[in-house]
Amino acid sequence: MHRILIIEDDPALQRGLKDNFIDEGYEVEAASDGEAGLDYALDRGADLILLDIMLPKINGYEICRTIRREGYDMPIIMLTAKGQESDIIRGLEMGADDYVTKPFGIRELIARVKAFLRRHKLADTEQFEFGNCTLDRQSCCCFRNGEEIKLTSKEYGLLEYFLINSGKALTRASIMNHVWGSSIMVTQRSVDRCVTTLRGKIEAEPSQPRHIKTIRDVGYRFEI
Amino acid sequence: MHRILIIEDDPALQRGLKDNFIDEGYEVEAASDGEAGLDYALDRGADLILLDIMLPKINGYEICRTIRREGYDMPIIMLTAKGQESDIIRGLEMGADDYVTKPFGIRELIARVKAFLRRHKLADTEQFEFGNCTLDRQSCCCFRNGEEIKLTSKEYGLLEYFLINSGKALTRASIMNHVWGSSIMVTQRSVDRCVTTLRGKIEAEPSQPRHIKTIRDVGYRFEI
DNA sequence: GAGCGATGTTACCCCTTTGTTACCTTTTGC
DNA sequence: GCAAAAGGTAACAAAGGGGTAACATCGCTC
Repeated sequence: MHRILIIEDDPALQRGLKDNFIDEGYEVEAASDGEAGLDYALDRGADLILLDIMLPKINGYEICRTIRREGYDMPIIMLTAKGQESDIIRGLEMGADDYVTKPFGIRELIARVKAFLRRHKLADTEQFEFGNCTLDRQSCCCFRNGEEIKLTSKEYGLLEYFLINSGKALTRASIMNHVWGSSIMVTQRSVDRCVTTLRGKIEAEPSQPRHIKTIRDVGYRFEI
Repeated sequence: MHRILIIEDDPALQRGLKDNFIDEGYEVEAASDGEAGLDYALDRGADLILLDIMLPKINGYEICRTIRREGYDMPIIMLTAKGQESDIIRGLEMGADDYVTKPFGIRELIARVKAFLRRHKLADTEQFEFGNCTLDRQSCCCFRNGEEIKLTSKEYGLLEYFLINSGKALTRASIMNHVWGSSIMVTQRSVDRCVTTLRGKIEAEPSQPRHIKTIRDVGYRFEI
């Protein structure tokens, strides 16, 4: 049973969200201002947070940043009033995972929440297998035909992100955000470079990669 | 072409809504009581539903709940008589996506409908099918009879735009704006050229295209 | 503080993509 | 039936995306 925390000050909206997610079988907690919401999150955690930006006492950005700074990594979906680019970017910078602009469809929101929880669960998987390789997340080791391949920490993070999102087209920006962290700015070419070295270690023929495919003008896609 | 179902018992209002949405280019069906409306929705579906709450035979809440229980996820916008908090909450609880309180501006309602349809389509459609081809938007891949067709990024963008707007006549100008971006200036012949190469990849007989039809003096139309 | 490994940046090169031009075919208007 | 315009498409040219080697920098260990 997943626990969802809703931080939203509009009573009608809060109520509607709460009821809908309870109907979907989730355990739901709700807070009506930033302070209460942040306290709850830091105190008892949650599996996912729905976070309004405009909130009394502490705004959504601040909450998001604080939660991340304290080391929590649950998915955070921001509820923004308008599709204002700058709001969205700022939210993502602060560590939010997704945003939904009001008015939004409750079905759409539920679908996104499900997707995040599914993926986050996948993020708990202990071992991934692909080709003749294994990634063991307990020991942070990668094996190929039973022999260990030495990966640097960035290579490991990149491979892990690829495996969690295998089959999906991933932009360099999203790779950067998830592997390098949204606060750190690196060139997109750094991603390329890291991909090259990773290919050199896990691909049989790095020049004709079987797993890490390039999608021109987009980024990369990992195929198991 | 989107199909909108209007369930509203006030004849004048129903008529007004119907005319307005037809003018906007939608296909519109209307029902005057809850039973007829629900039957229609479950029987033939719709892309979006405008739903009055106070209705003869079956009320709006009940309709909404039944539609969701049957697994339909089209956007439902409730038309509530007053901005009564409790009505709104109840509507959202039952799975409505948005509500508009009477009296409302028709422009505002049309805008919301458009926003919902756009987002619903974009957010929900992960896969498009046409002929014996599939476009998978998660992986940015196109398949034909299960085999991958390699599309360049422009071809992919063009095909995606065609699919989102299938059945509509699209001018070269609008194709350019959406696929190339409004900032970049290219010759209209570039669109033609891209269409040709795309036809070569997805059409069985590129010289007698089944999907990408030319409309002389206008542009192109995609037929699924 | 020297040495070393990891990682970011830059630069260079290759190759695909893509815009343009030109020529040909088809359609349209007279 | 002919001229003019629209669209198909082959050919060429130019741009630029991405692989990757080389270099710079940072942080750690001894």
